[in-house]
Amino acid sequence: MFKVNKLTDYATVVLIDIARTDTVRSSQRIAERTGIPMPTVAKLMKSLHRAGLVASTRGAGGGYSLCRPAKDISVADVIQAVEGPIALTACADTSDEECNIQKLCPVQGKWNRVNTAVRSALSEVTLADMVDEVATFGRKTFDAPAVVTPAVVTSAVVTEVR
Amino acid sequence: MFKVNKLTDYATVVLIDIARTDTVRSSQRIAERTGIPMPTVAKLMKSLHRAGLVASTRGAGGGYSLCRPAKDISVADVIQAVEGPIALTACADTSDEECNIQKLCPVQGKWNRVNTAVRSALSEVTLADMVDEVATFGRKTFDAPAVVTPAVVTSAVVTEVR
DNA sequence: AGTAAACAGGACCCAATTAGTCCCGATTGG
DNA sequence: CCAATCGGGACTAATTGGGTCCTGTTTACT
Repeated sequence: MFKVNKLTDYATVVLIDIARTDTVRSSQRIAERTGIPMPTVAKLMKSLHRAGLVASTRGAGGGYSLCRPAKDISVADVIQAVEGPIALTACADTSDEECNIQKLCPVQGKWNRVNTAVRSALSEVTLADMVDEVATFGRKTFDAPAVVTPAVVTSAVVTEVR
Repeated sequence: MFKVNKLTDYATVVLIDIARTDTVRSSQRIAERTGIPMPTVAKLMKSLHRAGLVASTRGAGGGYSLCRPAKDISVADVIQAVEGPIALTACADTSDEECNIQKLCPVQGKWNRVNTAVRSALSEVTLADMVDEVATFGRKTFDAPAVVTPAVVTSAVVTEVR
């Protein structure tokens, strides 16, 4: 199966949730809202922060917020933040790995075209697009916070009820 | 790192090699030509056969050959043959996995757009394109068969010397 | 027929990657 | 000062993927 990390999936969930109500919120809060385990959220947010997608405020009352408007954050950005450079094979141009037989590898360079195509495809969809879809998806309200076990969560944002 | 399997990389190498001289060849022979370990080649070819990318002939003198012209085999085909359906997240439409919270997952369906974009990007490059590039790459000849350890091979086709 | 070459399918193991947890130090607001 | 919160990184557990092997079937050739 050709797929993104589970963490990347989580990342979109978190970011979309933040984008919907643009306020500062703590990892703790994010964990509660999304159902993703708190330590995992913390780890995730560090990656997103290092990649410059979210801004962080330390200390009591601190937390995270989007660094740029949602329309300026693409799926490619998110993937790169969590998984590193998008390079379909080890010997592609943006890869930091090194192909040991580069001099004699006839396929070398050919994947770059594919990489570029994929990268641009992933750059075309932004968080804003996803937020839009979410907004029109038909919001649901729950009596109790919908608690889902981590293993089960794939892309869940628990709609705010408080 | 967002990347394809090593097996998928191998697959392109093998298929490109077959495409270059369109004749039937055994797993054994393919292994020799590419430097990929024989058992791995065997496994790989089974996948490619099951996916309908190569035709197989059993018995002595048997082997594999392309099922369709190289220009009709895309990178997407190869990836799908080796890794299964291209579905970036578990809950995407072509996925056989099931998203347990589909009813309340607001992101659901949104990745499909991304999936489609990626899929079409991957469909645009065919084996024929890659073969062309290989042909003009500047063929090299070696005195001895270039033996590369499996761990090192990323995308190698050993140019025929016999 | 008999034998050897080759594919088909699947079980299995080991290594590599990824997911997830935890700890400790730094920062900041009350 | 204390509590809340981020930052970095070490560590463990779980999952996946790469690779091997075995057993059966098909086919060519003698």
